[in-house]
Amino acid sequence: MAASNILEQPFINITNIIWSFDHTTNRVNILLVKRDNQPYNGYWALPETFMRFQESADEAALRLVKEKIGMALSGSHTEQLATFTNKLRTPGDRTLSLAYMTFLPDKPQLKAGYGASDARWFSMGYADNCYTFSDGQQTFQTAISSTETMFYAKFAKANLDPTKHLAFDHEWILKIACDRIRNKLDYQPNILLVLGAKFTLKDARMVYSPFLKTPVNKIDNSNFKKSHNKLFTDMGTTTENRPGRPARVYKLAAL
Amino acid sequence: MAASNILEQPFINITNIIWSFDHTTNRVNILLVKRDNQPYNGYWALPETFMRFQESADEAALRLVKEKIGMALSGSHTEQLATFTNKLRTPGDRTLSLAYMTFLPDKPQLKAGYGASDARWFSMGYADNCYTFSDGQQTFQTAISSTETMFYAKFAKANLDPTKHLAFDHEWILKIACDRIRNKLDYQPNILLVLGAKFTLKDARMVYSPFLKTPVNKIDNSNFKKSHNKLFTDMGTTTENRPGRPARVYKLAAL
DNA sequence: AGAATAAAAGTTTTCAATACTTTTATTTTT
DNA sequence: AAAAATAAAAGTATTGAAAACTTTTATTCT
Repeated sequence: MAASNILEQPFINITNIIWSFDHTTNRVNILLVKRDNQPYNGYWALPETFMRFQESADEAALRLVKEKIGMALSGSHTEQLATFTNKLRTPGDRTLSLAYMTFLPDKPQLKAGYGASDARWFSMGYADNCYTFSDGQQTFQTAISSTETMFYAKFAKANLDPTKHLAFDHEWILKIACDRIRNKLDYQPNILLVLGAKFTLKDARMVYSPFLKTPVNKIDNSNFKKSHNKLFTDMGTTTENRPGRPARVYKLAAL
Repeated sequence: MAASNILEQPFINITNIIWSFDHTTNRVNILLVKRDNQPYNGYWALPETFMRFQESADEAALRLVKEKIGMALSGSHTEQLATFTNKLRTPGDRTLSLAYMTFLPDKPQLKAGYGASDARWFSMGYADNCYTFSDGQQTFQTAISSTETMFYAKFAKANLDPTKHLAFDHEWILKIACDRIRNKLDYQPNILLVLGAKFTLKDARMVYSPFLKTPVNKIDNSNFKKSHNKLFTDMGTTTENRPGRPARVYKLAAL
């Protein structure tokens, strides 16, 4: 732990994928920021920050959320995704990214940015090979390569168009994030925290839909209920003032 | 990315959980080293190293293997586990651990240590609450706390006995590792790489046994075969010179 | 040759996932 | 106010995989 080791170490930053849900469009969203410094100046990217000595990585991830959204956020949940260390991931100095995911309830308004010229919510969709994220003007997508080696080999050679591609290896990070969420849908669907404290089965199916690459009405409500009754707790209330039979209201069961 | 940021960053090290299999005892093993520097001097620990600027984290993890085992290792496989960043995890300076797992075929002989006074294989067992690792003299176990917060709260207060506890938060890291392996047993059992290129169903069940906390003969061979026939490929050969009906030989199916 | 051993192979039972149908509770329209 | 439309709950039937258990086969040991 001698001081001479310090300079030999790579830089560390925290990347946070911030998820939310728009109740008017019924769409899952992520937050992207437009970079206004080098490298990848002018590119859209996942929010990032350098880690400070006194804070834990989780705290740094939450700091990113506060900078973009402002105010204390009750009901949000942050979890680790993975650490990205590939040598090809940054053009200059080596930088590791500790990636986190935060699930925000509902879809908070965004504040004026810090270190970014713009910040917007991008709503999630899906294609055959990947997931898509669009703000109405531009659409970005997750990496298509299936292995890390394949992704970085292509990535290192490419000269990316900033209107079509995210900065750094963020398309890869986003792919890993979506895959992780999809894998946990059956046993620990933390992504549902974007719905807030309570939700209906329809709400939950709206969130599942893009991850499963299936339209909501193809996800059978009855079967969905049966296969999730250990994970969801019936709150005893129902929705009101909506066409059709009132829907029961659920919350995530405590682990 | 100014130089002033460097000193504000925590230290990074690589921790590697190195798994192997002893074909004479039919037991899964991990490598532990006895530390001979501060902090935790004299404690048994998972192999660790500082990360060098030029290498990727995976390469650093492999360097640890080479230092302990020597020689090039064909058929070994390294994968990322998680990054440990809790503020309470190191007593002095903040140090992050990027944890990896390496699955070595069979059980290589150990070389004289680098930066450790001893290095030994510890064979895996299980108890009600945890997994155990013993070299015949001492037995260590994985953390019993079920959440990170609970673990570090206890850990920060405790004054650990070096004959009963591992250095740092390594009991927690080891718990996360065992849980991860158990969860992947049904769809990506990379842990079977400790058996080498080919194995029988009995071999595979011997590896599964401690993770499932079930004696081998309670894991039904017939059912085991059926539920793994997509994951295993029959190599067409059988074992020889052993009592009983010859066993078919399998390999891991390519993902 | 016969016993012991160990694994493959087969059979039955159970349970959960999936597909599909009916009923119920509300709003909207006439 | 009755009828239609809507949307969700609730129920039923089918399928398939996991688990429990039994039988058969191939080898070594005595």
